[in-house]
Amino acid sequence: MTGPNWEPRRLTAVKAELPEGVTPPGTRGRILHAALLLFAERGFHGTSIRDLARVTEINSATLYAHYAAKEDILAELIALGHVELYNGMLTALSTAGPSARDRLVALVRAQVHMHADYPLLAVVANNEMHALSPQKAAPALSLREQARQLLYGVLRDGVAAGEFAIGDQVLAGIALGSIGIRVANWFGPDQPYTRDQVADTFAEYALRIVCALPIKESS
Amino acid sequence: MTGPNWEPRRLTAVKAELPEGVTPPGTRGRILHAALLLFAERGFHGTSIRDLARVTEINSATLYAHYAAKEDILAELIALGHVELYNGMLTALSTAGPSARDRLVALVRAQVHMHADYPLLAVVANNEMHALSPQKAAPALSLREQARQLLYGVLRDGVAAGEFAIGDQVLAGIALGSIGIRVANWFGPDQPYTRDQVADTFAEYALRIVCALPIKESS
Amino acid sequence: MTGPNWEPRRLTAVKAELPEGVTPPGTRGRILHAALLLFAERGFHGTSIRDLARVTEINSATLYAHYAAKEDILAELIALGHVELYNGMLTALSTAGPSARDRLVALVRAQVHMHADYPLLAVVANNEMHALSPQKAAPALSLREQARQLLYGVLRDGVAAGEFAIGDQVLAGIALGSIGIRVANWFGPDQPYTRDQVADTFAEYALRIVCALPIKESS
Amino acid sequence: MTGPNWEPRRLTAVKAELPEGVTPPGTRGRILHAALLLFAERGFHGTSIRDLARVTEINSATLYAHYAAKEDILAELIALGHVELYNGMLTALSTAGPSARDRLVALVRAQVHMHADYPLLAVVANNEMHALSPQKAAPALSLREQARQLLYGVLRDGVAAGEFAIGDQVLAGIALGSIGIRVANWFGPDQPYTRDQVADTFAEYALRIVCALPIKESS
DNA sequence: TATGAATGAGGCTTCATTCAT
DNA sequence: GATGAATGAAGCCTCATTCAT
Repeated sequence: MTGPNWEPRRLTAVKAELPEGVTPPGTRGRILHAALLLFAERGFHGTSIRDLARVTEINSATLYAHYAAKEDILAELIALGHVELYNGMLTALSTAGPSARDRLVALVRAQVHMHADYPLLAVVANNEMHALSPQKAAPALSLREQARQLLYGVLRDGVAAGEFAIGDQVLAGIALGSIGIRVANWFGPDQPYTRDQVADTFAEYALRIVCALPIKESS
Repeated sequence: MTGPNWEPRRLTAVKAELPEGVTPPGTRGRILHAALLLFAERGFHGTSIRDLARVTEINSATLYAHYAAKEDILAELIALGHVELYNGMLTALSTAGPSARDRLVALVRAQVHMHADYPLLAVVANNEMHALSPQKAAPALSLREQARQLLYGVLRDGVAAGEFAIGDQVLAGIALGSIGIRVANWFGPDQPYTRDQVADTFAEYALRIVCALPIKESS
Repeated sequence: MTGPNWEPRRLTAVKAELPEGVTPPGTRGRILHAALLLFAERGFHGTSIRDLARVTEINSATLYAHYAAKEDILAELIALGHVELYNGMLTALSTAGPSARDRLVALVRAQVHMHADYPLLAVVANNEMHALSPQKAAPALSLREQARQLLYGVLRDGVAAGEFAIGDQVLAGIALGSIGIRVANWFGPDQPYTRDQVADTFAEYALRIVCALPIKESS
Repeated sequence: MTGPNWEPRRLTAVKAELPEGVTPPGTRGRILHAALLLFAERGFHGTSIRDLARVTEINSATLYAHYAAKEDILAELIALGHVELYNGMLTALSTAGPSARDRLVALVRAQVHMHADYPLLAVVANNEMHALSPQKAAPALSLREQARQLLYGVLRDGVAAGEFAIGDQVLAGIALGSIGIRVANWFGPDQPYTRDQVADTFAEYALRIVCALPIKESS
């Protein structure tokens, strides 16, 4: 895996690869950053410890002064990604209006924002989970489930309150999640949209999917 | 990569892994089948030539009597997947009514069917492209682009004919594609839906996204 | 060993690679011919059974209908080369004058001719002997020793007859042999000499080395 | 290539295999030493990386901490051999008398000495060049050409000065070189000659070949 | 004769990891 | 912290050879 990779999974040119405040200081942070780039581009098994060391500009043995194993770097990234998404959703809900409609919009926008702001992190978190042992994957899987419950809670409330008209809440939730999760695979600075334009548009689609009546000032 | 994989990417229990009529006869077909299972579960770089040989129940050297390189097995799978999707979309269009609405429904249903019927193939085709050299990836990328054009052609026609009301056709197309592509990641025999129920529901969502007026008896 | 070899040991463009009448008929002969080219260029261990098959334009398994093992092809070539040299020397002696001087000239010329006419064969016979098992090498080694004795016999006679003035017959024999054996490494159609010009010149050198008085009509 | 080799190319029992001062320290030097022995005996393609590791008494992976590829070990040996020969010739010339005769003797003696002192190195440098890529072979080929020019310069001068009487300088140079280069193939501690006896004798032959008048007390 | 498929052994090289310095 | 050297295992692939057809 020394050579260049062929078809980039993700545009490497994204401004901020990791959320603010979560990057470890010093060498450990640079390792994590290199792993983010490489795991997103080539996958965990397509990236060697020496690839990581080369990008980080350290000796490969030095990696082990910061991480016990290659797997632990991936685990940290995947945890980071899931935390970021879940926290973003929580924050969005906390400032959203009380209606199911407002909360749904907040959740969709939060998901879009996370995937548009940290696409590499999202790609790694979504595609490389299978390379983690069950123990190392557990925290992320738990957050993933909690995030899912946030969405389904809103759907349930919206249906109960008569705000939404959907036959199958499970399929609706899947469709909504699918739209958001794929943002990481296509959005980038080369696109003629801002993150908010995408978020607004996809929130609108979400409302249509759940048949929320476009009362007045929908985005 | 001898041990079991941790977090399954895909439920292995799917009935028909490869489309009818495309599996090569004999050992070559068995190799392709093993590769489909393993690449879907562990990824290309997470699957060794010996893993493939073990599952195929042949000597690893025998692989090279049928494929020139490990990469070629992946290339064949990815080509197969893209052909299947594109042909499915073409067939669907050929039997659909002339309205943009009917054609959109046909395309969405075709995409759902392909991803529901051959989830392993879809996962490999979507997630492992980066492991192919540009040359080997080219045919599939070409088909992918052609399939995209089918969808955008329908969207364009629908907007022009006043059947659809969407502000941004590109974002609409992405959203529609996202819903369909993710089917491969969650649908399976363990789900309480038939493929047609999913196809119908997602076609309905598609119509809502493009604001097609629910004229009469839409699904 | 599929790729091209780098620095050709020998110009491949030599007219007749194998002595007349010794090439086996049919496929066996074509295999032998291919082995001659490839063993000379890349060495025995640098040439694979499939390289041989490719050049011969047969399936590699077909080789075993003609030779029991790769080593046997080499053994045949090496035997051929040694027979050719030894026979050439015998024939030369049989038509040479009775003097040691004449016989020395005949031997040197014969050695030059063989190495100039069949350089590939000579290179293989000289450089690849180490790849043969002792049993398979024995016939050639025996001929080599007999050829050596022909030369040393002439040297001995010349010294005894007062025709030659050399301190150490062994070193003189080695020097004479060295000049001849290296012909295979440099002579070719690209050289501005005929085989006879080289033979004449080197025969002259030989006479000088053994201090044969240039009586009258030396070349 | 695990078993013993059949017909030894070279007697392994030579005292000093590599010139003083050029062996790298530590493991790298031991690898180089092992490669010298094995490449001389079995050839580059007849020696496996595991053979090298076994003789060096290291793990085969450790080789790659010291050399990037098997080919690089050969390249270093071949470079070393050509440097040694060329330097020996330069040194010999620098201490030789000004006459062409003295300089020719110096060159021949230097060539004999190098091939007698480091026969393994000479065998590798002469016989295994074909296994190097053009790039890796270039430095040695350049030195080889420079060494050739040293000899032809002396021949030219000797002819111009009337010291030598040779019809064709090219053939004379080839003959002289042939005698020296073959020393590596037969000289060894089992021979009843010292290196200087061989050098003196072959220098004498050289003078005869170029028809240098044996003025006074030539060796 | 000829071949496609098969195989056990081994080719060169890289893997993730450890350890003495 | 950092590193060069070391290692056992494994990476992909080719080896010479066999065999049923």
